[in-house]
Amino acid sequence: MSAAGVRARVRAEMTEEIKTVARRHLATDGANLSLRAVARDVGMASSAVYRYFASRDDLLTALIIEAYDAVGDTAEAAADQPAGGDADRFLALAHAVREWALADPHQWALIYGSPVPGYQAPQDTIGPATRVIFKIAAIVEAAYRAGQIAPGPEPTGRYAEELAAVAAQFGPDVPPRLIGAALSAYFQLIGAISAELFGQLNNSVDEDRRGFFEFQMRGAAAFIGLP
Amino acid sequence: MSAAGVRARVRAEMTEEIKTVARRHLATDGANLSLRAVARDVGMASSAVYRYFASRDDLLTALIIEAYDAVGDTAEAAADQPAGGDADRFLALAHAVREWALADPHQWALIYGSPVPGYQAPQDTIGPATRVIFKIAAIVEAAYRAGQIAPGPEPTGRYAEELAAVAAQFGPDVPPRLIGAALSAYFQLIGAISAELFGQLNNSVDEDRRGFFEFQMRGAAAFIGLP
DNA sequence: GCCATAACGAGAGCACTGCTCTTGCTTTTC
DNA sequence: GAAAAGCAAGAGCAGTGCTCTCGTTATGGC
Repeated sequence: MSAAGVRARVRAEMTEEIKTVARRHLATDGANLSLRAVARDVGMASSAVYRYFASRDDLLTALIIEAYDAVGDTAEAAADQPAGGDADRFLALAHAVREWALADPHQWALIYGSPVPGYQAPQDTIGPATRVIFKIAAIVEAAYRAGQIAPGPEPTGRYAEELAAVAAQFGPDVPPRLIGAALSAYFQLIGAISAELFGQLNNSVDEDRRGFFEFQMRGAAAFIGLP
Repeated sequence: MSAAGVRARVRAEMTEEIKTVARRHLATDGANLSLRAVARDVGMASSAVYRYFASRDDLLTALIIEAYDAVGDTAEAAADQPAGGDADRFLALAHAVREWALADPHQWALIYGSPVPGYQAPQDTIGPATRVIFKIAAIVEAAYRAGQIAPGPEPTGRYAEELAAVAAQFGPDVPPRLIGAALSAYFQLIGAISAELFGQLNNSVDEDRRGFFEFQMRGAAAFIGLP
């Protein structure tokens, strides 16, 4: 009918509805959601879903990309908020990511937990996956350019060269040490949240987990040298 | 027949064989191993396995406990090796744990990855689960008793009180700050290994991951204040 | 406007899963 | 030696991912 085509529009809507229902199932069943159950909720035969997603893994991949983008949005928005210093920007980012994870633990587990067995992340995911670390690196780089970070000893060894290659993406003279520190802070962020979500904190810090998280993230910021 | 009973001995052997085969399947299929496939490999009907493990989750729980004990053994052995300083003991522990994880990623994912959906960790697991962090805390405490750790500002807030309660388990006057730092270092250890294993390091540090891991763990040791 | 083509939804079916129940058999216990 | 308890096997149930076939419906070239 129309230029866009009725079928194309219906297809897009259908795809979106399947993903929405799947996301709802993800929140209750985790990564082992049932494609058949999703199909039942959508109101179509399970075989019809395969017109939209080639396999259950393909459906999960779509959800993974959306999750990466959601956490990326969250992180970038929080970091762009006006804040006192660069350390505060990092802390705001960290708290925002943590709260996003607490609001939907299964979605967090989907992207930062153990990979689904037999699942191989396709190329499409690597772009959105890097948004949080890139934002952290951007904060660090900005602080460095502003002369806020004191110089320190540069690492040596082969990994330092690899860090230098990554650092080159940010500019001609970014010290590899800072990229290493940013990467380390990123992993501390993920590790701290995962530890809390996956129950590693039980029976030690149960009440003020937010406070302990901030304690850890302040350590990470100090490691980078953020003011 | 014998005092122990033939049946009891056969039962113990059978239980062990099922676990051994299951561990082998774990290495290839991950946490979604099939109880039926395990039964086939052992050479018995799937229903017979239920005489030994009440459910598939029960089997996994047994494997989880063994995995916690294995990594606990590894960590303790490495830390008890004679070393230059306390930082070296921590680094030895960290490298040993990392190598254990690299040797059997699925076993690592089983205990430090996202929890299997619907699976609730029973009480039996919390004992073995704490061995690594307790060993780290012991290293920190020993260094503190020996006067090797410089005093620093103590944290405030509710989480500090919770840390103090944990610190009391180690002695009357262990600063909560050190317990917090030890806990943070433990999560950095887990986070760094998980990040490497779950593919977060791809396309940034690919060659000298051991070197970058050491860089991170030196940061953690410095955060504690280990000499 | 017609019509071949492609997309689509539904149903049946395959091989698999965790788990239960029943049915015989063997070991232990009294 | 008999009763009781432990054990292995098979059938069966409800569920899974995925494939194939078969009518139906929208699309694009003529």
